Amino acid sequence: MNRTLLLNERKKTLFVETKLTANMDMATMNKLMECATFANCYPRDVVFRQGDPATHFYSVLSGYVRLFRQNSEGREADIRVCGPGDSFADDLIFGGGTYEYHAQAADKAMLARYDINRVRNATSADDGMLARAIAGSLAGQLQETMDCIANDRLNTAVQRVALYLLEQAEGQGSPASFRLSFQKSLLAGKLGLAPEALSRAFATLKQLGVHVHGRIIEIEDMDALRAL
Amino acid sequence: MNRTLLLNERKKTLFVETKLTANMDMATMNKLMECATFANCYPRDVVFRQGDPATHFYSVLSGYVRLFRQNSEGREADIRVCGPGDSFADDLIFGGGTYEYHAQAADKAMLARYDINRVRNATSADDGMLARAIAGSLAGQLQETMDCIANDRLNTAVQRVALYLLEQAEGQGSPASFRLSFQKSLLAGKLGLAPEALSRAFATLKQLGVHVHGRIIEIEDMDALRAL
DNA sequence: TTACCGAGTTGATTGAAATCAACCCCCGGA
DNA sequence: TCCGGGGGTTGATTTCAATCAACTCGGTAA
Repeated sequence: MNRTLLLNERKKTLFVETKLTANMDMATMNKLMECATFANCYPRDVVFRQGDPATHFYSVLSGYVRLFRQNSEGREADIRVCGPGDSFADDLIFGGGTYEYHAQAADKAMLARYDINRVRNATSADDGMLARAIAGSLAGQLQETMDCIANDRLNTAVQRVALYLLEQAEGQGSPASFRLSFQKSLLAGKLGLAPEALSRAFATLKQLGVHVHGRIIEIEDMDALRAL
Repeated sequence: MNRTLLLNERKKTLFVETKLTANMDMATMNKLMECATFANCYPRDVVFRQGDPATHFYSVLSGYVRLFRQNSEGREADIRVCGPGDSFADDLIFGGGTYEYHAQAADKAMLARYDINRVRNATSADDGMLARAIAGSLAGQLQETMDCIANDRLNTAVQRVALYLLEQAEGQGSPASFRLSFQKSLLAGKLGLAPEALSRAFATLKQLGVHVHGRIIEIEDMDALRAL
């Protein structure tokens, strides 16, 4: 993992487009930027490990990061996949302590890396804008995470996959087509499935007019998926 | 659901002991209290319905509230069980919109009921303490919710039940004993299980020295549970 | 006392997804 | 050209928990 302070235009743009900074004024954004460095990750790079003392939180500028927990026998379960604009470990800005999960780059990724202590201090000194931005980000993550629980508990594998495809094809009419933004094995983890189960779900969906060629997905009839 | 503005000593004490208000100074707490009314609920009372426009969020002062989502066929999945000190729907203070799940009293319960708009305005006017308190509360909920996903995906029914019992017996040596704080059917939902599955998990744990009499639990050997 | 009701348990069966294992396909390097 | 490996698929089997149905138990109202 290669760190740098250099702040070029591309980085600045991506930084501004982050969910955390989306509704921030310039002054607040500058305060936050002063707590940040940047990191480039290569696929499978470890960002931090479950149990490490929590020193930084992150925003994804490009690429994908996988958050997962490991049990005592080494089995892994994905908790979240973070893409461009997402932040993670920001739930530790207040509580602190240690990371409760592993974070691993799932692709070539660029990250903004914030010093937790400095951000916490900045938040105390600030007029509230920074704290509101953090609260807003956490609220969004909480909603997504609760959705995930409900989805896991309420829907079968095929239904979860169909729902994911519908979300990805958001705004397109039938027929729709798009490219998966990451590997199928990662998607399986995100949906709480073994890779084989994802593969079988795609096989089932083929009968409903979903065609998969590598990462390219074609959906003949969106309503057929919605009906699941 | 019976609402009142009357603020007696007991209510005030419970209000102060809420996770949301735990680290607040008096001035901030008063600001927040001005946005609050109180509600008494009887078992099965509906606090709000999935899809309703979001006007209030809540803190549980006493009793329990069940948050759950319903799919189109009417099947239900519990997302969270909130007990004394917990708050819910506070993820809507910023985003707003509509409630994404049902909230139902699972017991006789007393709730503090906050006007979302007024709290949001108070948060903007404030020096940041209020926003930090909200962010802290959301961070805690996010951690719990991520724990729940990892737990669901990583552990079997018996393991989840054992883990819950260990958490409840926190701090006790072997043998430990305590009373479940709510009905078994609600516990089953919280753990993502059908009531029958919880019952069977208890039957399995009996062999490891867990004795269940109604809501009373006795654990002969805590380490035997930890070893699962 | 009896009848009943809700909560929980137990048994039988089904169903969904994990696991284990073999295989395929594509690509890149020697 | 061949070899090797990563990612993905397919098949066979097992495991876990949901579902459906019957039954128990304890409390309460008639």
